[in-house]
Amino acid sequence: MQPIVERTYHHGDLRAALLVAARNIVEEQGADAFTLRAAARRAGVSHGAPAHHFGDKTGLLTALAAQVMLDRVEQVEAAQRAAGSDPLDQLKACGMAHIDFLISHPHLEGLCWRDNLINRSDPALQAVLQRMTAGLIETMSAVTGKALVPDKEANPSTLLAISVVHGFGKLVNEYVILQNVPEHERRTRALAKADEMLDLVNTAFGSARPE
Amino acid sequence: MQPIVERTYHHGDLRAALLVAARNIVEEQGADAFTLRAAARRAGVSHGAPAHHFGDKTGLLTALAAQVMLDRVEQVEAAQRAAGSDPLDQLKACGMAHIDFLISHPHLEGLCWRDNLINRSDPALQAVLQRMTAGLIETMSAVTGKALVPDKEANPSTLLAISVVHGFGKLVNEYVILQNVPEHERRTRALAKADEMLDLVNTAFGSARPE
DNA sequence: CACTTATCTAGACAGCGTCTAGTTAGGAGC
DNA sequence: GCTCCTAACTAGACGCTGTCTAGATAAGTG
Repeated sequence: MQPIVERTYHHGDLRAALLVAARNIVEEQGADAFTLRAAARRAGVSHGAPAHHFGDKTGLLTALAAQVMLDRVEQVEAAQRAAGSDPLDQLKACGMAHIDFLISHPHLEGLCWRDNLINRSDPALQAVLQRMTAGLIETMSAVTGKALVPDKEANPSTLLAISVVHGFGKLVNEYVILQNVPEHERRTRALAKADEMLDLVNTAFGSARPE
Repeated sequence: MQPIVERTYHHGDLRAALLVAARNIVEEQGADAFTLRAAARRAGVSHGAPAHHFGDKTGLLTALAAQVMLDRVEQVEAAQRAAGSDPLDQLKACGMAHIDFLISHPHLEGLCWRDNLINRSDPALQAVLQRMTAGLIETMSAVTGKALVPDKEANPSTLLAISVVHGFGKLVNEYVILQNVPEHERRTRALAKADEMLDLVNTAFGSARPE
């Protein structure tokens, strides 16, 4: 954990270094195990240094959460582009991409909903969330054949879609399901289960489809 | 927060008093805000007293989590008994009861899946979880018309059912949905949304039903 | 070169969980 | 009623935490 290169009094890019340190700590040990002082130690600076760049612990973790959510939305959008033109195929591709991200980064994902650790009303975070919501509404509009509006209350189909994805991710990450599966097999097994499950969900959407 | 009655050196029922204190703190301020010392203060004892009854912080919160899960499973079972004989009706009643409990006690529910705060392998906790699983398997067997086995890997229908319920509860409790609804209306609005959503899920199960 | 300003250090503080030594009192055996 | 054992509880200490300060350092600007 010692800094590799000799450090001058001024670090040079401490902000980025602290974000990397924080990401590693959270990824390895979970959001609860994260401490500002440990992050500072990893970056090779004193325990008070992070305050200048992030204000406080919440500030640093909020910046990390925004990074994570951006990674997530980009992966999901890429998966959707790679899917065919059929709305149900696209919806499933999105769902699988979300689930893959969630179970591949359990601790980072967990951080993003912890009101005690991050500032959910942070502009950068809000922007990413809105981008994710907009994409979902667009996809669901194609699936249901209705022009859904983001502002209006979510319709049952949309709620079902996000509940299934969010819930399945949590169940895997909280070890409610697949507890006894060896760690190196868990992702594959979980994705296989998710695949079956999302097909079942699509039957509910498909039967209600316009055409 | 001062003890109401004069206290003798020996409390008399400190174990129960600490569990009540812990429940109140977690319910009001969330699991992260809980401290052993605050619980001890509420019970009117010194900060070291809880150790004698629960060992450490994890021990106390684990005992609380077991209480909470027991409350939950009893409420769900009662709702299922009150439902009719139709398997799909029973399944929906279970789902609604779970969701009602989750959104009515957001912080207590959150505690039950926090590996850093509780000991998930605690026997009392395991027993309640197994009771919940057994009930679910039984209900789903009636719905799908197949004799499902608890030990075997969960089938898509069961995974869908628990993912939807678990996920919807988290989305409400994490304020991902219904953010702007006044607090006193949230439960009613959430239950209305859940009702629609579970009907949609039941169409997926219903179309795959044997008869 | 002088001066401003961003960056970082180091020490302090209260609160935390846990440990340990010591104090109190309830209850069993006589 | 007395003794003794032991469960229950107190009080102080330790290292850790996040945050707050005052001060040291160096980079940049005119």
